[in-house]
Amino acid sequence: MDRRQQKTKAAIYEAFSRLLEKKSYNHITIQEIIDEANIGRSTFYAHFETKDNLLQDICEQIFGHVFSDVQKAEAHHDFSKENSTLADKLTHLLYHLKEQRNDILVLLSGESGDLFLQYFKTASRPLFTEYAASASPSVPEDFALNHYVSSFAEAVKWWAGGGMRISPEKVVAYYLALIK
Amino acid sequence: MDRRQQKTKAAIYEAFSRLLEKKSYNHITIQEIIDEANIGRSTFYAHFETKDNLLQDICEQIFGHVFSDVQKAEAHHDFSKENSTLADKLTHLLYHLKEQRNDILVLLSGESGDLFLQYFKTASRPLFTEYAASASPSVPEDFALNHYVSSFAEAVKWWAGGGMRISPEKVVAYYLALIK
DNA sequence: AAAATTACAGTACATTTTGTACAATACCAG
DNA sequence: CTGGTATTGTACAAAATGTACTGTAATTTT
Repeated sequence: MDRRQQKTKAAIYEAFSRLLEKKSYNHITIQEIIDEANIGRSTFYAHFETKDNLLQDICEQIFGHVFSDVQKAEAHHDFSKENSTLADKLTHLLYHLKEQRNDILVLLSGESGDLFLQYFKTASRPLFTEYAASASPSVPEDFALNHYVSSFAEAVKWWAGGGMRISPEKVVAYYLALIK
Repeated sequence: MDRRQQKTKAAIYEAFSRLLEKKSYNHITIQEIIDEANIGRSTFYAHFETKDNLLQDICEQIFGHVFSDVQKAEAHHDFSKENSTLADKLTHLLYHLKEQRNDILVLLSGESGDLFLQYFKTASRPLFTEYAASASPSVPEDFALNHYVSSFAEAVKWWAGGGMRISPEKVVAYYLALIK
Protein backbone atom coordinates (compact mmCIF):
# COMPACT_ATOMS: atom_id res chain seq x y z
CA MET A 1 0.00 0.00 0.00
CA ASP A 2 1.04 3.54 -0.73
CA ARG A 3 2.99 5.12 2.11
CA ARG A 4 0.70 8.10 2.00
CA GLN A 5 -2.30 5.94 2.69
CA GLN A 6 -0.53 4.26 5.57
CA LYS A 7 0.33 7.60 7.10
CA THR A 8 -3.16 9.02 6.88
CA LYS A 9 -4.73 5.84 8.18
CA ALA A 10 -2.32 5.85 11.09
CA ALA A 11 -3.05 9.51 11.71
CA ILE A 12 -6.77 8.79 11.77
CA TYR A 13 -6.37 5.84 14.12
CA GLU A 14 -4.22 7.83 16.50
CA ALA A 15 -6.55 10.80 16.40
CA PHE A 16 -9.46 8.51 17.06
CA SER A 17 -7.61 6.93 19.94
CA ARG A 18 -6.77 10.31 21.47
CA LEU A 19 -10.35 11.47 21.17
CA LEU A 20 -11.64 8.29 22.79
CA GLU A 21 -9.66 9.19 25.88
CA LYS A 22 -11.69 12.34 26.30
CA LYS A 23 -15.18 11.49 25.15
CA SER A 24 -17.35 8.57 24.18
CA TYR A 25 -17.64 7.23 20.66
CA ASN A 26 -21.12 8.60 20.13
CA HIS A 27 -20.09 12.14 20.89
CA ILE A 28 -17.05 12.18 18.63
CA THR A 29 -17.74 13.82 15.28
CA ILE A 30 -16.01 13.09 12.01
CA GLN A 31 -14.97 16.72 11.91
CA GLU A 32 -13.18 16.32 15.22
CA ILE A 33 -11.31 13.30 13.96
CA ILE A 34 -10.31 15.23 10.84
CA ASP A 35 -9.08 18.18 12.88
CA GLU A 36 -7.27 16.00 15.41
CA ALA A 37 -5.63 13.96 12.66
CA ASN A 38 -4.76 17.16 10.86
CA ILE A 39 -5.81 15.96 7.45
CA GLY A 40 -7.96 17.33 4.68
CA ARG A 41 -11.68 16.86 4.81
CA SER A 42 -11.91 14.88 1.60
CA THR A 43 -9.04 12.67 2.67
CA PHE A 44 -11.06 11.16 5.46
CA TYR A 45 -13.96 10.40 3.17
CA ALA A 46 -11.55 8.85 0.69
CA HIS A 47 -10.78 6.24 3.35
CA PHE A 48 -14.01 5.81 5.29
CA GLU A 49 -17.60 6.46 4.41
CA THR A 50 -18.84 6.94 7.94
CA LYS A 51 -17.66 6.98 11.52
CA ASP A 52 -19.12 3.54 12.03
CA ASN A 53 -17.10 2.42 9.06
CA LEU A 54 -13.92 3.53 10.77
CA LEU A 55 -14.78 1.65 13.92
CA GLN A 56 -15.71 -1.40 11.90
CA ASP A 57 -12.36 -1.23 10.17
CA ILE A 58 -10.57 -1.14 13.50
CA CYS A 59 -12.58 -4.00 14.92
CA GLU A 60 -12.01 -6.16 11.88
CA GLN A 61 -8.35 -5.35 12.04
CA ILE A 62 -8.19 -6.43 15.66
CA PHE A 63 -10.48 -9.43 15.63
CA GLY A 64 -9.82 -10.52 12.09
CA HIS A 65 -6.27 -11.48 12.91
CA VAL A 66 -7.18 -12.93 16.24
CA PHE A 67 -9.93 -15.21 15.05
CA SER A 68 -8.50 -16.16 11.69
CA ASP A 69 -6.16 -18.53 13.46
CA VAL A 70 -8.98 -20.32 15.21
CA GLN A 71 -11.03 -20.54 12.05
CA LYS A 72 -8.14 -21.97 10.11
CA ALA A 73 -7.67 -24.63 12.69
CA GLU A 74 -11.29 -25.71 12.39
CA ALA A 75 -11.48 -25.46 8.62
CA HIS A 76 -8.32 -27.43 7.92
CA HIS A 77 -9.01 -30.05 10.55
CA ASP A 78 -6.03 -29.23 12.61
CA PHE A 79 -6.05 -32.27 14.83
CA SER A 80 -3.63 -30.76 17.25
CA LYS A 81 -6.31 -28.30 18.27
CA GLU A 82 -9.51 -30.08 17.43
CA ASN A 83 -9.59 -31.91 20.67
CA SER A 84 -8.28 -29.11 22.77
CA THR A 85 -10.42 -28.07 25.68
CA LEU A 86 -12.44 -24.89 25.82
CA ALA A 87 -9.94 -23.55 28.32
CA ASP A 88 -7.09 -24.00 25.86
CA LYS A 89 -8.98 -22.28 23.09
CA LEU A 90 -9.92 -19.31 25.22
CA THR A 91 -6.42 -18.91 26.59
CA HIS A 92 -5.07 -19.09 23.08
CA LEU A 93 -7.51 -16.40 22.08
CA LEU A 94 -6.47 -14.05 24.86
CA TYR A 95 -2.81 -14.40 23.95
CA HIS A 96 -3.61 -13.35 20.39
CA LEU A 97 -5.65 -10.45 21.67
CA LYS A 98 -2.81 -9.30 23.86
CA GLU A 99 -0.50 -9.13 20.87
CA GLN A 100 -2.68 -6.52 19.20
CA ARG A 101 -2.03 -2.85 19.53
CA ASN A 102 -3.76 -2.42 22.82
CA ASP A 103 -3.90 1.35 22.94
CA ILE A 104 -7.17 1.24 21.09
CA LEU A 105 -8.12 -2.09 22.61
CA VAL A 106 -8.09 -0.66 26.10
CA LEU A 107 -10.04 2.38 25.00
CA LEU A 108 -12.67 0.27 23.33
CA SER A 109 -13.14 -1.61 26.56
CA GLY A 110 -14.31 1.57 28.26
CA GLU A 111 -17.67 3.23 28.01
CA SER A 112 -17.54 3.27 24.26
CA GLY A 113 -16.90 -0.42 24.02
CA ASP A 114 -20.34 -1.45 22.89
CA LEU A 115 -19.33 -2.25 19.35
CA PHE A 116 -16.15 -3.81 20.63
CA LEU A 117 -18.24 -6.27 22.57
CA GLN A 118 -20.63 -6.77 19.72
CA TYR A 119 -17.88 -7.78 17.35
CA PHE A 120 -16.20 -9.91 19.93
CA LYS A 121 -19.36 -11.81 20.70
CA THR A 122 -20.14 -12.48 17.08
CA ALA A 123 -16.65 -13.71 16.42
CA SER A 124 -16.26 -15.80 19.54
CA ARG A 125 -19.68 -17.41 19.43
CA PRO A 126 -18.58 -20.48 17.44
CA LEU A 127 -16.19 -21.40 20.22
CA PHE A 128 -19.01 -21.95 22.64
CA THR A 129 -21.68 -23.69 20.56
CA GLU A 130 -20.40 -27.13 21.32
CA TYR A 131 -20.05 -26.47 25.02
CA ALA A 132 -23.45 -24.81 25.32
CA ALA A 133 -25.17 -27.74 23.70
CA SER A 134 -23.73 -30.35 26.00
CA ALA A 135 -23.12 -28.63 29.31
CA SER A 136 -26.55 -27.40 30.19
CA PRO A 137 -29.45 -29.75 29.46
CA SER A 138 -31.95 -28.02 31.74
CA VAL A 139 -31.54 -24.65 30.04
CA PRO A 140 -32.55 -23.52 26.53
CA GLU A 141 -29.58 -23.75 24.24
CA ASP A 142 -29.72 -20.18 22.98
CA PHE A 143 -29.91 -18.90 26.54
CA ALA A 144 -26.87 -20.92 27.52
CA LEU A 145 -24.93 -19.91 24.44
CA ASN A 146 -25.76 -16.28 25.02
CA HIS A 147 -24.72 -16.62 28.62
CA TYR A 148 -21.34 -18.16 27.90
CA VAL A 149 -20.54 -15.81 25.04
CA SER A 150 -21.55 -12.60 26.71
CA SER A 151 -20.04 -13.35 30.07
CA PHE A 152 -16.74 -14.28 28.47
CA ALA A 153 -16.85 -11.05 26.51
CA GLU A 154 -17.41 -9.20 29.75
CA ALA A 155 -14.47 -11.01 31.26
CA VAL A 156 -12.28 -9.85 28.37
CA LYS A 157 -13.59 -6.33 28.75
CA TRP A 158 -12.76 -6.46 32.42
CA TRP A 159 -9.30 -7.74 31.55
CA ALA A 160 -8.68 -5.06 28.95
CA GLY A 161 -10.04 -2.38 31.23
CA GLY A 162 -7.37 -3.32 33.75
CA GLY A 163 -4.65 -3.01 31.13
CA MET A 164 -4.34 -6.76 30.51
CA ARG A 165 -1.90 -7.06 33.37
CA ILE A 166 -3.21 -10.42 34.48
CA SER A 167 -2.14 -13.53 32.60
CA PRO A 168 -4.58 -15.06 30.11
CA GLU A 169 -4.49 -18.32 32.04
CA LYS A 170 -5.76 -16.63 35.16
CA VAL A 171 -8.52 -14.77 33.37
CA VAL A 172 -9.75 -17.98 31.81
CA ALA A 173 -9.50 -19.71 35.17
CA TYR A 174 -11.59 -17.00 36.78
CA TYR A 175 -14.13 -17.25 34.03
CA LEU A 176 -14.38 -21.03 34.13
CA ALA A 177 -14.65 -20.94 37.92
CA LEU A 178 -17.86 -18.95 37.66
CA ILE A 179 -19.71 -20.83 34.94
CA LYS A 180 -21.28 -24.18 35.35
CA MET B 1 -48.32 17.95 36.14
CA ASP B 2 -49.91 19.94 33.37
CA ARG B 3 -51.87 17.79 30.95
CA ARG B 4 -50.11 19.47 28.06
CA GLN B 5 -46.77 18.37 29.37
CA GLN B 6 -48.01 14.83 29.77
CA LYS B 7 -49.26 14.77 26.22
CA THR B 8 -46.07 16.05 24.67
CA LYS B 9 -43.93 13.76 26.78
CA ALA B 10 -46.08 10.85 25.72
CA ALA B 11 -45.82 11.97 22.10
CA ILE B 12 -42.06 12.10 22.37
CA TYR B 13 -41.85 8.69 24.01
CA GLU B 14 -44.04 7.13 21.37
CA ALA B 15 -42.17 8.79 18.55
CA PHE B 16 -38.92 7.62 20.05
CA SER B 17 -40.30 4.14 20.35
CA ARG B 18 -41.46 4.07 16.75
CA LEU B 19 -38.11 5.31 15.52
CA LEU B 20 -36.28 2.69 17.54
CA GLU B 21 -38.11 0.04 15.57
CA LYS B 22 -36.49 1.28 12.39
CA LYS B 23 -33.02 2.42 13.35
CA SER B 24 -30.55 2.32 16.21
CA TYR B 25 -30.38 4.95 18.91
CA ASN B 26 -27.16 6.47 17.62
CA HIS B 27 -28.61 7.15 14.21
CA ILE B 28 -31.79 8.78 15.42
CA THR B 29 -31.63 12.57 15.36
CA ILE B 30 -33.50 14.96 17.59
CA GLN B 31 -35.06 16.46 14.49
CA GLU B 32 -36.49 13.09 13.53
CA ILE B 33 -38.01 12.69 16.97
CA ILE B 34 -39.50 16.16 16.69
CA ASP B 35 -40.98 15.44 13.28
CA GLU B 36 -42.25 12.01 14.28
CA ALA B 37 -43.80 13.38 17.47
CA ASN B 38 -45.26 16.24 15.48
CA ILE B 39 -44.33 18.92 17.96
CA GLY B 40 -42.61 22.26 17.78
CA ARG B 41 -38.86 22.44 17.79
CA SER B 42 -38.61 24.49 20.97
CA THR B 43 -41.06 22.21 22.71
CA PHE B 44 -38.65 19.33 22.66
CA TYR B 45 -35.85 21.44 24.09
CA ALA B 46 -38.21 22.66 26.78
CA HIS B 47 -38.42 19.07 28.01
CA PHE B 48 -35.03 17.58 27.25
CA GLU B 49 -31.65 19.14 26.73
CA THR B 50 -30.20 16.34 24.63
CA LYS B 51 -31.09 13.01 23.14
CA ASP B 52 -29.13 11.27 25.88
CA ASN B 53 -31.21 13.19 28.35
CA LEU B 54 -34.35 11.71 26.87
CA LEU B 55 -32.99 8.20 27.11
CA GLN B 56 -31.83 8.83 30.65
CA ASP B 57 -35.30 10.01 31.54
CA ILE B 58 -36.83 6.85 30.15
CA CYS B 59 -34.34 4.61 31.91
CA GLU B 60 -34.84 6.34 35.22
CA GLN B 61 -38.57 6.08 34.76
CA ILE B 62 -38.32 2.35 34.15
CA PHE B 63 -35.66 1.37 36.64
CA GLY B 64 -36.45 3.98 39.25
CA HIS B 65 -39.77 2.38 40.01
CA VAL B 66 -38.44 -1.11 39.77
CA PHE B 67 -35.52 -0.69 42.10
CA SER B 68 -37.08 1.69 44.57
CA ASP B 69 -38.96 -1.21 46.09
CA VAL B 70 -35.80 -3.20 46.65
CA GLN B 71 -34.02 -0.22 48.13
CA LYS B 72 -36.87 0.49 50.51
CA ALA B 73 -36.79 -3.06 51.74
CA GLU B 74 -33.10 -2.79 52.56
CA ALA B 75 -33.25 0.68 54.04
CA HIS B 76 -36.17 0.01 56.35
CA HIS B 77 -34.92 -3.38 57.46
CA ASP B 78 -37.80 -5.26 56.03
CA PHE B 79 -37.24 -8.55 57.79
CA SER B 80 -39.61 -10.35 55.53
CA LYS B 81 -37.16 -9.82 52.71
CA GLU B 82 -33.85 -9.43 54.45
CA ASN B 83 -33.25 -13.11 54.58
CA SER B 84 -34.72 -13.89 51.22
CA THR B 85 -32.51 -15.72 48.81
CA LEU B 86 -30.91 -14.20 45.76
CA ALA B 87 -33.36 -16.16 43.64
CA ASP B 88 -36.30 -14.54 45.38
CA LYS B 89 -34.89 -11.08 44.94
CA LEU B 90 -34.18 -11.57 41.27
CA THR B 91 -37.57 -13.06 40.57
CA HIS B 92 -39.16 -10.18 42.42
CA LEU B 93 -37.17 -7.81 40.26
CA LEU B 94 -38.28 -9.41 37.01
CA TYR B 95 -41.92 -9.21 38.02
CA HIS B 96 -41.57 -5.49 38.59
CA LEU B 97 -39.83 -5.12 35.29
CA LYS B 98 -42.60 -6.93 33.52
CA GLU B 99 -45.14 -4.48 34.91
CA GLN B 100 -43.45 -1.60 33.15
CA ARG B 101 -44.57 -0.38 29.78
CA ASN B 102 -42.63 -2.88 27.78
CA ASP B 103 -43.00 -1.37 24.36
CA ILE B 104 -39.90 0.65 24.97
CA LEU B 105 -38.38 -1.99 27.20
CA VAL B 106 -38.33 -4.52 24.40
CA LEU B 107 -36.88 -1.98 22.00
CA LEU B 108 -34.14 -1.05 24.40
CA SER B 109 -33.17 -4.67 24.64
CA GLY B 110 -32.26 -4.67 20.96
CA GLU B 111 -29.16 -3.26 19.32
CA SER B 112 -29.62 0.08 20.96
CA GLY B 113 -29.78 -1.39 24.40
CA ASP B 114 -26.36 -0.32 25.56
CA LEU B 115 -27.59 2.33 27.94
CA PHE B 116 -30.39 0.06 28.98
CA LEU B 117 -27.84 -2.45 30.15
CA GLN B 118 -25.65 0.19 31.69
CA TYR B 119 -28.46 1.49 33.86
CA PHE B 120 -29.62 -1.95 34.74
CA LYS B 121 -26.19 -3.05 35.85
CA THR B 122 -25.63 -0.02 38.00
CA ALA B 123 -28.98 -0.40 39.66
CA SER B 124 -28.84 -4.16 40.18
CA ARG B 125 -25.24 -4.30 41.39
CA PRO B 126 -26.11 -4.01 45.11
CA LEU B 127 -28.12 -7.20 44.87
CA PHE B 128 -25.05 -9.24 44.06
CA THR B 129 -22.37 -7.78 46.32
CA GLU B 130 -23.12 -10.14 49.15
CA TYR B 131 -23.25 -13.19 46.92
CA ALA B 132 -20.09 -12.29 45.02
CA ALA B 133 -18.14 -11.89 48.23
CA SER B 134 -19.03 -15.27 49.65
CA ALA B 135 -19.60 -17.53 46.68
CA SER B 136 -16.27 -17.33 44.91
CA PRO B 137 -13.17 -17.34 47.10
CA SER B 138 -10.74 -18.29 44.33
CA VAL B 139 -11.73 -15.36 42.12
CA PRO B 140 -11.16 -11.59 42.59
CA GLU B 141 -14.25 -10.06 44.08
CA ASP B 142 -14.68 -7.37 41.44
CA PHE B 143 -14.37 -9.95 38.70
CA ALA B 144 -17.02 -12.10 40.31
CA LEU B 145 -19.33 -9.18 40.94
CA ASN B 146 -18.94 -7.99 37.37
CA HIS B 147 -19.63 -11.50 36.15
CA TYR B 148 -22.82 -11.96 38.12
CA VAL B 149 -24.14 -8.51 37.38
CA SER B 150 -23.42 -8.46 33.67
CA SER B 151 -24.55 -11.97 32.98
CA PHE B 152 -27.82 -11.39 34.77
CA ALA B 153 -28.29 -8.21 32.77
CA GLU B 154 -27.70 -10.23 29.62
CA ALA B 155 -30.27 -12.74 30.80
CA VAL B 156 -32.80 -9.95 31.22
CA LYS B 157 -31.92 -8.58 27.82
CA TRP B 158 -32.43 -12.02 26.35
CA TRP B 159 -35.75 -12.27 28.16
CA ALA B 160 -36.93 -8.84 27.00
CA GLY B 161 -35.75 -9.52 23.48
CA GLY B 162 -38.05 -12.54 23.42
CA GLY B 163 -41.00 -10.44 24.52
CA MET B 164 -40.88 -11.55 28.17
CA ARG B 165 -43.03 -14.53 27.36
CA ILE B 166 -41.20 -16.82 29.76
CA SER B 167 -42.01 -16.63 33.43
CA PRO B 168 -39.61 -14.76 35.73
CA GLU B 169 -39.13 -17.91 37.76
CA LYS B 170 -37.83 -19.79 34.76
CA VAL B 171 -35.47 -17.03 33.68
CA VAL B 172 -33.98 -16.87 37.15
CA ALA B 173 -33.74 -20.65 37.21
CA TYR B 174 -31.88 -20.64 33.90
CA TYR B 175 -29.57 -17.97 35.15
CA LEU B 176 -28.81 -19.66 38.43
CA ALA B 177 -28.25 -22.95 36.65
CA LEU B 178 -25.37 -21.44 34.73
CA ILE B 179 -23.51 -19.61 37.48
CA LYS B 180 -21.50 -21.21 40.16
C1' DA C 1 -66.16 33.29 35.25
C1' DA C 2 -62.15 36.27 34.85
C1' DA C 3 -57.32 36.76 35.42
C1' DA C 4 -52.85 35.13 35.73
C1' DT C 5 -49.85 31.62 34.54
C1' DT C 6 -47.81 28.36 31.69
C1' DA C 7 -46.94 25.41 27.69
C1' DC C 8 -46.92 25.23 22.85
C1' DA C 9 -46.21 26.47 17.88
C1' DG C 10 -43.87 28.88 14.66
C1' DT C 11 -40.34 31.60 13.06
C1' DA C 12 -35.81 33.27 12.80
C1' DC C 13 -30.99 32.97 13.28
C1' DA C 14 -26.07 31.60 13.95
C1' DT C 15 -23.25 27.70 14.20
C1' DT C 16 -21.72 23.20 13.19
C1' DT C 17 -21.73 18.94 10.73
C1' DT C 18 -22.18 16.24 6.81
C1' DG C 19 -21.38 14.56 2.20
C1' DT C 20 -19.96 15.55 -2.40
C1' DA C 21 -17.41 17.73 -6.23
C1' DC C 22 -13.52 19.54 -8.38
C1' DA C 23 -8.94 21.63 -9.51
C1' DA C 24 -4.27 22.12 -8.04
C1' DT C 25 -0.49 20.18 -5.75
C1' DA C 26 2.57 16.87 -3.78
C1' DC C 27 4.05 12.34 -3.58
C1' DC C 28 5.09 7.55 -4.86
C1' DA C 29 6.34 3.62 -7.86
C1' DG C 30 8.21 1.65 -11.83
C1' DC D 1 11.88 10.91 -15.25
C1' DT D 2 7.05 10.24 -15.83
C1' DG D 3 2.46 8.56 -15.31
C1' DG D 4 -0.59 7.57 -11.78
C1' DT D 5 -2.63 8.66 -7.43
C1' DA D 6 -3.19 10.37 -2.76
C1' DT D 7 -3.80 14.65 -0.59
C1' DT D 8 -5.11 19.31 -0.06
C1' DG D 9 -8.03 23.21 -0.24
C1' DT D 10 -12.03 25.18 -1.57
C1' DA D 11 -16.74 25.51 -2.58
C1' DC D 12 -21.35 24.23 -2.02
C1' DA D 13 -25.93 22.35 -0.58
C1' DA D 14 -28.34 20.08 2.86
C1' DA D 15 -29.29 18.97 7.44
C1' DA D 16 -28.88 19.26 12.54
C1' DT D 17 -28.13 21.82 16.61
C1' DG D 18 -29.17 25.12 20.13
C1' DT D 19 -31.14 29.46 21.40
C1' DA D 20 -34.28 33.42 21.38
C1' DC D 21 -38.56 35.52 20.79
C1' DT D 22 -43.59 36.37 19.72
C1' DG D 23 -48.30 35.23 19.53
C1' DT D 24 -51.63 31.85 20.79
C1' DA D 25 -54.01 28.30 23.20
C1' DA D 26 -54.63 25.74 27.23
C1' DT D 27 -54.55 25.26 32.13
C1' DT D 28 -54.65 26.71 36.76
C1' DT D 29 -55.70 29.98 40.19
C1' DT D 30 -58.36 33.40 42.30
